[in-house]
Amino acid sequence: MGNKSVNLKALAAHLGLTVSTVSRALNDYPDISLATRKRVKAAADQLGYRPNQNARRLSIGTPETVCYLMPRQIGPNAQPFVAQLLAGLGEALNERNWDLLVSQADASVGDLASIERLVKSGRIAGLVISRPLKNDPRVKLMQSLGCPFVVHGRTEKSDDYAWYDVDGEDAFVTAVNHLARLGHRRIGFIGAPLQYQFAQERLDGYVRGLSHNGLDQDPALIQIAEFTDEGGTAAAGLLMDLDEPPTAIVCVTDMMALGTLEALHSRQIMPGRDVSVIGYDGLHFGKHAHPPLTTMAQPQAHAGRRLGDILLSIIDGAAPTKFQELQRANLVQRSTDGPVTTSTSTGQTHVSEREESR
Amino acid sequence: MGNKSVNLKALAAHLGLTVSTVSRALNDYPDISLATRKRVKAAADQLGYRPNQNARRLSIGTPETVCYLMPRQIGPNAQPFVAQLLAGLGEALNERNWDLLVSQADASVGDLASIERLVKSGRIAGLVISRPLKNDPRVKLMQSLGCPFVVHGRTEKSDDYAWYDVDGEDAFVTAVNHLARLGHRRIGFIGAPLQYQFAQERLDGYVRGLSHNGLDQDPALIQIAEFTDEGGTAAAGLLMDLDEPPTAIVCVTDMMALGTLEALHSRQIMPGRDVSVIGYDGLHFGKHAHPPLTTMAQPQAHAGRRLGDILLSIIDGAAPTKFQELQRANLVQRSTDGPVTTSTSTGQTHVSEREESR
DNA sequence: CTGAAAGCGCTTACAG
DNA sequence: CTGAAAGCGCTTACAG
Repeated sequence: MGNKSVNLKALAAHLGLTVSTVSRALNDYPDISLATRKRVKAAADQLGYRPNQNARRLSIGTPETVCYLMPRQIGPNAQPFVAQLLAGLGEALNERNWDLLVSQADASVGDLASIERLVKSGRIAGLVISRPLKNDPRVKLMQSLGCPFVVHGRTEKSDDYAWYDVDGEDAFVTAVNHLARLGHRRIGFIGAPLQYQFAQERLDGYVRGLSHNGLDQDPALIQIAEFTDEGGTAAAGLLMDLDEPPTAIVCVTDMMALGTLEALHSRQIMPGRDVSVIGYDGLHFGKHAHPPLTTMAQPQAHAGRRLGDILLSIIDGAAPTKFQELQRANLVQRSTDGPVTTSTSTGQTHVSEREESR
Repeated sequence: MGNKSVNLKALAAHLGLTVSTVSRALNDYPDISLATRKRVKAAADQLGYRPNQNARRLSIGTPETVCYLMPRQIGPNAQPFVAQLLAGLGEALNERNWDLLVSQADASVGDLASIERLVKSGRIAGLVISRPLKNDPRVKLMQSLGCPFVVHGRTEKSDDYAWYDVDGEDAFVTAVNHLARLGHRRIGFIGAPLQYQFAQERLDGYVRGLSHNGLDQDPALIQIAEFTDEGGTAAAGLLMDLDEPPTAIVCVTDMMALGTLEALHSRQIMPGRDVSVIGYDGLHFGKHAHPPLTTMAQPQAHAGRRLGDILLSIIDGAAPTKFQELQRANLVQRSTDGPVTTSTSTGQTHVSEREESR
């Protein structure tokens, strides 16, 4: 049945009414008699009428659509959050029957041009930006375009727009504190390129954590790499090849931490016993690492939902600066953190009790 | 600058032309003089004019939008593919300047009603359905609606629509063959609920693999559970608690396989030495499992791109049945497969050479 | 309580 | 080569 789906005109004709009346009946205008309202709705249901949204939105003057800007892909399966985030966003939007558009910068056009086109073409009422740079031109662009947006994360100067973020600096202070309490004094840092604000924040936290614990900061202990497992492996390799390698390593993401575990294993170093490793993200997969990865877990379950609600509020007219929400990450101790060992035995290792369990 | 973005009328006025002429100039109608075409485009660029897409699409009669139906969320980070898939889809759509909508069934409305509303409201020109059931009502619905769609996966009877899938049956024959060659004769199967077609296919492959290798089929060796790591752990527990436990286990997903590794570890059984485990998916994370997970890897990198291209072709008028593409998964040997061991020593285990490397 | 009309911002035959 | 007009399918003041 290739029904060219019924439109208002057809429905009105069917009812012997005018489109104007039918439209108002469907939209529950009180000036339409209850009787006809019912009759119209029944007929609409029966004929399977659905208002054409393009037409409706053109008429009411809002696209009723919000866009999520995909972070650039870095390696395979590098975006474990995206699905969950979209689910949360969609949940918020579903409540109003709004649509969720997903966009990635068209390679041939560029990030900014893509965004500008998107908003100028009237397709979206708001935008979610993720993984911002320290100084992210997308933020300024959106501001100059006067289009509502919310950032998942923050930029360096984050006082004049809406964002939802996890306190990475605090998290790394916590991680370093934890390691210091375990006796570690040489703690390495594996970071991501510092144009990303999250990378800078976490580095700041690391540095603050060191000084808070009276530990010297050794530039050699700071390694920056791409935030993939391979990046982590490479960085950890450099760290462990130092004359005085660290006894503990904090990593800016769980993926990098997994890569770090690789580097340690290939050197016959047992993570959590010989060298401690703490990641960041709280990826579910970390449970299955070898050994299970200790990590600073961010409360990601509700990020999408919250971002959606914030964005809708701003679209409704709320001041963006009302929405600057900082969550805390918390230490999830699995098995890659442990007390510092005095003997630097990097020889043949045995499986410890601990490692076997969980 | 809160420019109420310029529209055609404004642009036309600015140029001293009529909207009709300006529109045709922008769309490169040959009957407009090259000179004015240039002049119009220059002005459009300068004023930052972008045609309102809602209006344009209403006029040209197509939403120029395609929708990806999110699979229902199963546990945290359970959808590692989604991001990559969306990226591929977006790439295909970007080439035509089409939009990608993401939709999840509105809980309060239901899957089918959500879809029906979506297509009847003229918002989408095509749909991507993923993870279909054996007998998936969404397929029939889309057919009766006469709306182009492509399925990522297949249903039981898959001859009359377009799909892109990986041959799960073949993959499990391969996995069983591999294990049989290693000497295993009691091979367990950890599957997902059989209303999912992928679950049935992989079970079929397992059964075929057994008979192909002259192995008896023991119902006790088949365990069905939710396809999460916890599901895998539970199922593997049941398997290993059998009087005659299997010496090898194939799992319908990598997540279940990771859960299986947990179950083995908690019983002091070393995967790959005492009991072999083969997963399915080829998740990147499997490399970091303990030990690294052997798996049937599906070539997922281009799925999204391919699905997008197929869907666009169908929208362009191609016959859906022209697009029924079956890919092969291939065995990625990491460290959880190994020859069957005679001694069923489930006591204290040592780290084998193998397990330490990679 | 219902209808006739204008408008949202485009595109596209149809004239001239 | 350009303009005037109708139409895409809705919504919403404005009459009556």
